[in-house]
Amino acid sequence: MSNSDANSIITWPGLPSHSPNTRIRRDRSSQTASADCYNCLFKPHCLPAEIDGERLTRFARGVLRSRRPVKAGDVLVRQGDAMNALYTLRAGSLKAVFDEANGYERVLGFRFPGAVIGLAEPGNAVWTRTFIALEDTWLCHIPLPVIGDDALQRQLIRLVSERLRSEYETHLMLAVNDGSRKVMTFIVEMSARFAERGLSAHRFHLPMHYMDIASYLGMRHESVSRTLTKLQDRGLLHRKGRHIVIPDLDALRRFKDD
Amino acid sequence: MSNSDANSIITWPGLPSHSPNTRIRRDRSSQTASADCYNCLFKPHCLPAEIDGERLTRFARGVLRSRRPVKAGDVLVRQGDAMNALYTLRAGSLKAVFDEANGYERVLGFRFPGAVIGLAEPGNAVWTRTFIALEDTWLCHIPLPVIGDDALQRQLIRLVSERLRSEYETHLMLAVNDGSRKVMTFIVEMSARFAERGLSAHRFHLPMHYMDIASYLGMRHESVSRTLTKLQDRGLLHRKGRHIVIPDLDALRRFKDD
DNA sequence: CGCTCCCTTGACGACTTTCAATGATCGTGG
DNA sequence: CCACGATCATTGAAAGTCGTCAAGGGAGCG
Repeated sequence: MSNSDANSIITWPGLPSHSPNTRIRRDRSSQTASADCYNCLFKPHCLPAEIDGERLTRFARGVLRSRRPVKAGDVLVRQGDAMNALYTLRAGSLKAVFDEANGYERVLGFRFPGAVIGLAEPGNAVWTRTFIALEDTWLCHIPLPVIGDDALQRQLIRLVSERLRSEYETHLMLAVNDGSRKVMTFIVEMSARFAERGLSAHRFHLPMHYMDIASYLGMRHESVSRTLTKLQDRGLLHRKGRHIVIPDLDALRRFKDD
Repeated sequence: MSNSDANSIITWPGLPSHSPNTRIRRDRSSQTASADCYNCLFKPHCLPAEIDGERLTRFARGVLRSRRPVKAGDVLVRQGDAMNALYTLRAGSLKAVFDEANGYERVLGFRFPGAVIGLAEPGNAVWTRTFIALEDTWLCHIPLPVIGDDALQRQLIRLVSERLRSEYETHLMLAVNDGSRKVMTFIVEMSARFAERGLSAHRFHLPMHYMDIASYLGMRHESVSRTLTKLQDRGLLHRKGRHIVIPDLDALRRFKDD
């Protein structure tokens, strides 16, 4: 199932946004790839910031060895797989899910360009969650030996701590236990993530299904839909399916924390 | 308000459990303290595992400089305070809370002996949460400069990642959105934490108030109470206030995941 | 063009919250 | 050591919310 979208907005600025049905091109000149990847790694949330000279070269070589393309709906890594690399997300988006014993999956988070995939795993030989592409997605591959670098260690601590803080934010959201507040928080959060990446905070397309949002928020997809309808009735947003338009972001924020 | 309990079970094995109304004694011989603290640091979840020789000495000196005693109900660090140390919890217990703008607090987690306090903060100059003692509590103090050590960096990554994984577990629990399941998961989790520390998994005293549990789980304290009553009626546990007895832990686990 | 998957909406039932009042426990001060 | 007060825990009844089940509509893919 490839449901990549014409208006796909989850694309790293500076990279061409891929049109519908466009498959990932494996061969770009390594020169360009190098520049792009280097660039990507210095964006917020990206890996090395205090790296220099020979270290950088070594790091970049490792990273560039393979950029994995993943099609919409495909699995990047599966829970339980042996872990031997981290990834940085260059373009596209992923969901992190926990595969439960009963066969259902529970969505634990969403990742956008610039995110590092695998931050919960250090010290673990095995992936603890499954990562699935929400749309056609490009990643950089960071072999674990490269991570041994001391300068990277420092960077890694910062990244993992940052992720941990954002998980506490998620806890705050989930513990509110009020459907409309959870949904509003989610929408505001998505808006912020898009804005961080140079996209519109007021007008975007959610790359994930309502079922995924519902799973993430601990609700049913019907409730998510109903809640969004209610918000639309109050004029706080407009929507058509996963296309969201927020006329007044501050109003939405105020209403959320009312 | 000092509500330390005669049957206080949240005490590091090998340390004398303090009797009711016992205040923390500041002066134990530093020799003993050294041995204890050294010991503490090598327990699971504790800081350095790959440290040796001169490094250890330097580290231990830093850690031992001040062991902060905190009385039940007192604040260890407040959200927004400048951060210049981590702590390891030696005896007692803490709650991590987020102070909301409206004056309410939301409980984000509980910490028991062996835990490192401040894992979400690296890269942040400021504490992002408030830590409050649930009972009279002893801590080791780890100045940030000590953390600069490369061997410790590695250890720190492992610890933060571990905490991150446990936060994902929390997400799974919260997203279930079924009161009794949340409470059961919480009880089983507490049981496991006590067992890890050499205490009974079947019979324990919860150090936190029902209001704290409710805040943590995103429920009302009345609902927590009612749910526990229901579990008691089904014979899955006995309780009197915060004293919990679990006759058949496996039965409780099975029922939780039914 | 038809299928499948996803989103939307309705109605009913179960559960949680809310509001309120009582009972228990702990800490304090006499 | 006892008694009092404050905080915390328990229980009841009513109201609101969300989950469940069901059916219809829409968009994309083969």
